[in-house]
Amino acid sequence: MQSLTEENYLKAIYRLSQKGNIKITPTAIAEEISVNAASVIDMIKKLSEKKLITYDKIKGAKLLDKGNKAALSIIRNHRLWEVFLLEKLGYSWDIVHEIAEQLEHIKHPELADRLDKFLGNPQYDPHGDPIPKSNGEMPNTVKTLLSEIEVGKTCRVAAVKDTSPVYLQYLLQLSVNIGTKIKLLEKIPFDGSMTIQIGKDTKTTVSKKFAESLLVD
Amino acid sequence: MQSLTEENYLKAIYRLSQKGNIKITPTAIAEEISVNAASVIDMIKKLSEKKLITYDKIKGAKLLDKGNKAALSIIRNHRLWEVFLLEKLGYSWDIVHEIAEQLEHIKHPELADRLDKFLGNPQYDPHGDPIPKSNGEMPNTVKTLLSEIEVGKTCRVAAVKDTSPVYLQYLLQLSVNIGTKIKLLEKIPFDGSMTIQIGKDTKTTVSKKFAESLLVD
DNA sequence: CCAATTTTATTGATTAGACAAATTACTTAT
DNA sequence: ATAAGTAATTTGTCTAATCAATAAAATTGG
Repeated sequence: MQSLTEENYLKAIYRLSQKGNIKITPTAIAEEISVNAASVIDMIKKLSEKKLITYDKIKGAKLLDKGNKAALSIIRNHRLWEVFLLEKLGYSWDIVHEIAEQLEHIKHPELADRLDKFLGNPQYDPHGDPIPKSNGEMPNTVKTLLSEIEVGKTCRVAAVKDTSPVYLQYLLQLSVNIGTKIKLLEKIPFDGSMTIQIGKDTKTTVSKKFAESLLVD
Repeated sequence: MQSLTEENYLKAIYRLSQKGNIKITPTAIAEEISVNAASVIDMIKKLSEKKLITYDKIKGAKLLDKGNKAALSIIRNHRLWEVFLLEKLGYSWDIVHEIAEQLEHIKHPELADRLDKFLGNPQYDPHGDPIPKSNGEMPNTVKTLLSEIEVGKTCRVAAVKDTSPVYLQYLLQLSVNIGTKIKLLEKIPFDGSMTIQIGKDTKTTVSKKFAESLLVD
């Protein structure tokens, strides 16, 4: 069993490796969870002793099987609770994350599975991220950045890459949700901004930065 | 804002005063939460400084307004989550308590109210205890011990006084739930045991101890 | 009312987690 | 290849929460 703090470190390492980081350094972890680098070194030692991760200066930190399972289980909890908060309690998707940060650490053998069943075995969380299965399997899907879509094509919003409150608020304002259809009308070569059609009628122009933060399929 | 540990001390003081303890001593608290008396003295100092409680050797510990509100809020959370776990996730009532012990500390301004609404504003938790309102009001009801009921009368199970897993398991076995109708058929003067009718057909004999652990109305 | 016991309170040590400052080890650009 | 800069460690300190051992105070039984 891990402490809440240990769990957060494992999650951070998992997230960094998901982001494509080839080498996971103490400073990267420190930045990820807003903590002093010295604390990270301490925790790396502890997690290594517990055989949850390996660490060496050259290869960085890597989750071992036990650590990986723990991280996946926390992420499963997190995403299931997010679905619960959004669908059952009516929270908006820019808020669910912070509450799920707390709920994800609640421990009981059957809890995640019962919650999963209660929610109707959802595949994705409100941000479009896949929910790991109880065996640790991760449903992975091919997603493209909105910025990569060809002019004239229509796509479906699958996930958000940037989950910062400001971005989510902006999406909310534009009525863009997971599942919303978007048609790319025009792409301006000068700055990469584009005119899109959201749903049936709304037309807007969005920046390159916007388009690079939205995953579609 | 209080730490998880502080919250547990406040809750313990609240519970002890509910149990009818006139003077709440450090040792009583220590026993309640299975902790060393020295730790309690330290925490009492801390909570006093924070104006959450008062303490003096003669009068013992008392919750101040702020501390009382905090305790009630935690108990509200606890009982709402218990309802959720039982009704929505299908947990049995001898298990909900331990999970709710963790969930009760989740903090977010609207969470309790949203949960309350989602559950249909329940008045009582699965053990029959009243759920405090968001303003701190506590719906109190007149309840009698099953052992006080007159022979021939029918009553309704309102709450359990003893919430130990063994007792709850026993109740489960007898199909006794909150709301179950019980008719007192016979009372044996010798040892206080009694024959009761549970629901429509089941007849059983239960001990005095059993009857003194069940609240009815 | 005094001795024995129980409570209360103090003190010192411990553990988990964190940070700041100093040191050592790498990189990188010149 | 060396100086300058960045990253990794070490060391010492801090806070929250705990316990064991002890001392002081209060209760209780005879």
